[in-house]
Amino acid sequence: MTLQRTTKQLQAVQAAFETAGRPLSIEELHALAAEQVTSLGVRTVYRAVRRLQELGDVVAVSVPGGSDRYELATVASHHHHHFHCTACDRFFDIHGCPGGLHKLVPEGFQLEHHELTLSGLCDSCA
Amino acid sequence: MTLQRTTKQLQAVQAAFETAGRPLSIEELHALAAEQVTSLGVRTVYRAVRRLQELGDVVAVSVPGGSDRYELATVASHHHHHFHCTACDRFFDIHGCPGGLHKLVPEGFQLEHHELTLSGLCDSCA
DNA sequence: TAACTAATGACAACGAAATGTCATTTTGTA
DNA sequence: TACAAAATGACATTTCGTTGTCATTAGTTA
Repeated sequence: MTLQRTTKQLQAVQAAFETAGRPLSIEELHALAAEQVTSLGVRTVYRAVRRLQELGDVVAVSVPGGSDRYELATVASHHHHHFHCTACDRFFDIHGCPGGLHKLVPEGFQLEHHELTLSGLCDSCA
Repeated sequence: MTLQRTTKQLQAVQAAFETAGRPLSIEELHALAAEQVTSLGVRTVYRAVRRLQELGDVVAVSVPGGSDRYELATVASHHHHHFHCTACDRFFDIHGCPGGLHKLVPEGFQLEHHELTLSGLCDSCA
């Protein structure tokens, strides 16, 4: 597992991340990458994502009430949030942050992270 | 299913909500209510929560990367958010809201709801 | 108190997401 | 080009949260 080989499948998954430009689920990755590599197995998508995570290229995003999404580490390194379209179930990147969250934290609590998820309809569904 | 009977089990679950004052998982409800009613089955907790939901007393809360939590409808009716302690995995209510989220929404998107989850250490774990 | 039946709780079973397995394919190297 | 092994993909299996089932228990009413 130390060595890595460049396969069509891995490249297709990488390309899906690049072209989508938004957090993707395994299912979405499978559908997108399958356009490049027919007969792509879901198992392979899981492995590709795992490998990209170990390489530090991709990070997981936990979302409320749904399976994990994955996004490029370059995107994730910039602090941002997400918009969830309730119609098509896709997630989009939101740039910016309301800020001033320290004021909301109760006495004695230590704030480390925060996660904001806007929801509604995306431009395609609106 | 139309009629309802007042049972120790249902009352214990209700009491758990009242005394906890924070969103609870099924597991937490089970543990808390079991202090009142020994040999309480998890199945019964699921049914009690379901019934309280149908009565409009309790609502479900989806959280990132975890099973649902439940909280009193009286609490949920006031707009609020949550703090997640990464050490004890408990959720707490946060009163207040950063606001100004409309400015973050991309052109053409329709904002309907939002959900903010602060995370870090609670006062007990800090 | 007796009787009716809702409610309980132990167990099985489900659905979804994720992982294990392994024969086969494919990549990189000699 | 041929070989060794990494990678694939089909399938089985696990895990977790939740629900179905049903004999038994325990509220409620007469």
